[in-house]
Amino acid sequence: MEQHQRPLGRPRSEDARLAVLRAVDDMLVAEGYAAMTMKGIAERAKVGRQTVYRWWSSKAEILLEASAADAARELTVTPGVDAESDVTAFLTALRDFLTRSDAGLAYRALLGEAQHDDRVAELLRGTDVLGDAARACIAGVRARGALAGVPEAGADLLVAELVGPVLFQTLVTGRAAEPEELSGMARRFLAR
Amino acid sequence: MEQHQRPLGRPRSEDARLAVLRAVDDMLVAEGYAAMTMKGIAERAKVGRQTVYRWWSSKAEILLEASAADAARELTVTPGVDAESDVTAFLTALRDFLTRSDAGLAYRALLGEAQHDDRVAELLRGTDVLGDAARACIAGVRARGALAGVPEAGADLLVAELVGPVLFQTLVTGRAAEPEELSGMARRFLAR
Amino acid sequence: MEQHQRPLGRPRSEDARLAVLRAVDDMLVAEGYAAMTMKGIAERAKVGRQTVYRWWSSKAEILLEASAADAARELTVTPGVDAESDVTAFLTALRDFLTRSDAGLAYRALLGEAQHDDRVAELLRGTDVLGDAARACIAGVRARGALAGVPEAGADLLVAELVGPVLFQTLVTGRAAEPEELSGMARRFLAR
Amino acid sequence: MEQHQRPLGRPRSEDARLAVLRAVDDMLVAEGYAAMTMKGIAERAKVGRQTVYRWWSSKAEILLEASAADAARELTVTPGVDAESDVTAFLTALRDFLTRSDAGLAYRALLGEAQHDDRVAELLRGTDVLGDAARACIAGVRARGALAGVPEAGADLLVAELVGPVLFQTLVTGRAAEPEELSGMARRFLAR
DNA sequence: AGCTAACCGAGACGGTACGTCAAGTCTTTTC
DNA sequence: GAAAAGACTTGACGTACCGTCTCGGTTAGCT
Repeated sequence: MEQHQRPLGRPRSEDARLAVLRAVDDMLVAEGYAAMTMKGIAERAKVGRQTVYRWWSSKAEILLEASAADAARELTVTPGVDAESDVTAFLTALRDFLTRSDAGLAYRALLGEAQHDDRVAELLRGTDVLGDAARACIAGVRARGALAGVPEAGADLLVAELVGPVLFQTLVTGRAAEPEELSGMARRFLAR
Repeated sequence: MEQHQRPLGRPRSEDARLAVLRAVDDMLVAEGYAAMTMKGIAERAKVGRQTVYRWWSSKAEILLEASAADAARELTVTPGVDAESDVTAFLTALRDFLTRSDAGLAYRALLGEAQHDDRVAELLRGTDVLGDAARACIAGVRARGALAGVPEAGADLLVAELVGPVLFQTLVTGRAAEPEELSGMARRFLAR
Repeated sequence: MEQHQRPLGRPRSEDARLAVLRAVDDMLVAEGYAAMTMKGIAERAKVGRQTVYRWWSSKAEILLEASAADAARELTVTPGVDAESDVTAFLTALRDFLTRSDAGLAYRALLGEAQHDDRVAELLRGTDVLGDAARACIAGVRARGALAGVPEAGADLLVAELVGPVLFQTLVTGRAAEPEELSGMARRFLAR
Repeated sequence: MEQHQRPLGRPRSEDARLAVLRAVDDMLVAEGYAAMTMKGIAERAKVGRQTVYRWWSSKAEILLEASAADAARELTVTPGVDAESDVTAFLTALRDFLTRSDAGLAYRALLGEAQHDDRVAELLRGTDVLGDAARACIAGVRARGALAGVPEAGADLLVAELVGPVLFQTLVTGRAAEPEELSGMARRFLAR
């Protein structure tokens, strides 16, 4: 007996989907988030307007889908010689992500939008890119024996103290941290 | 001979100015930043649309003028018994500002807008509410003898490490920090 | 050698055809001509959209097929006692058709559409419901000896003078003629 | 005490109004009623879309305003030698209006639309171009002593019998009446 | 007292994006 | 190969806000 794997009707066009994601990526870099419009995305992707609305309900949703994978990849660091170098590597990746990467630009735009649109805030909460990456980093250094005296319970607090300073520098002062600042943060983070 | 202190013509109406600022304050709380429009502000303030555009070039500018004073006031803490309690008090004020205050809601909206609008970013950089308040707090505890071994040069880094964690919690996780978390942050901040 | 009387493949579904015609009839009465759409017809008939397009090229065409038979039947009058009563009966049937009948509603919609769509005008000219019925009526009274002095040549003019007044009342003033008005028209028509 | 003759705010632009009316006139002849859209009108008139919607709620409304004056003028006939020539002149004007004039094209489009849009029907009823002109013609011949035996009460019926035949020829058969047909109609109309 | 300048409110102006809807076509599976 | 399902492109719909302009009218300092 055969299984009905496919639903009835014409299947969703992968071409259209990719064209939209690519268009959003391009437009964000080329024109900025504010200048991006649903209409413009559809036109740039050479896709019907309805097709965009059928699959995504806002430009934030498209942008998240377009950048989430890149973001996660860019924030994954391969273990190095010791815990401190691992944390420093993570903070460096975080700085680069937030200040230089296209995916990071998208993330900042989304985080910004989340501050005055609850739907975007909720959307962003569902895919906690920064938190997940930070937790992975912390788990890594714990596996090396670092942070031995720190209870598992306050994980969220740890994440905040690890990520917060670099985030502040990016969002508020717009300045990229220097390498020695990052290694200092890493050292103090592990010395708690 | 008398000086022309006043420009020619009808002077600016203080009534109109206050009506606009009040309208913006009200609307931010009542309807949110995204739903606020220049047209709506003018109508709510019972003021001509041109009058708004004459004095402010964007809703961000109005919002900044409407909330900057409140923000600075809410982030000023009176010295307590020791350095740690001062820092804890500052962090508590910061948390309340960001999560509970109307002025803080305005600040978050502006910080959000700054992520995808360079003009707002520049505007916000001109009045570094959070940084100024943090620097004042740090100067206070330095006057008490704390942070003795830390050079003045890295002031920006100090500010980032002081403010960053609470900022991360607010912007990214949307969670208000617990008192014990705040005192822990203060203790570790002074222990560097 | 075998004869293929039937074309290859799945035969046209009579069910689908009737479902569409019925749907159009229902929708015209329920929602009006303007609110009727090809999409809506297909959905109401529970028929694929392409199936509708395969067999009819416009909603006017469907409507004509759905109402032509009814229209012709409603405008056929059985002979009565004399010529004048026949003409009066025809005018009464015409009035009822135009102002009360569903088929008449369809005819008015089509006639309206024909005023700003040449394709519909042509379509309608191919099936001159009103003219045919009027000609039949005139032939009937001629068989009775009436209109003896009127040449056959001006048949179109006769039709216009017979049908025109009631048509004007319906289309322009939207008022249904009174019985005494109709018999007056019939009397004057035969008195020429 | 001063009178406020003008309403507050910027006054309506007569240029914009005329540009829209002219655009509608042009488009009707050039492209036909069905192809006319609110968007197209605004673009052709080089006027904002909102400006069109601010003053008219449908293309029917614009078209009526654009053609009503022309229509009334074209249907006004100057008295001639006798009643019959007056009626013939009116019927000739009516035929020309319905089959040749731009204003008549507009009227036919509106009358058509009225058959499947009640709002247009009501609109058209408010300005009964054909009826008014016919009543004027009838009043004229009455002043000459014609139609002496016909009571004033059935004025609507008279109008229907006068206008109906030509209307039928135009709307249904799409044929323009011959001069001898028109004079025949006039003769029979007065012979009642 | 009159003049000039810049303000005030109201609201129309040309634009443009919004999100929805229908048109007509195309692609896939099912009958 | 027709039928049904449903995604596709196109483009009009009516609404809202954008920033500008054009009114009548007001409020000051300066002749």
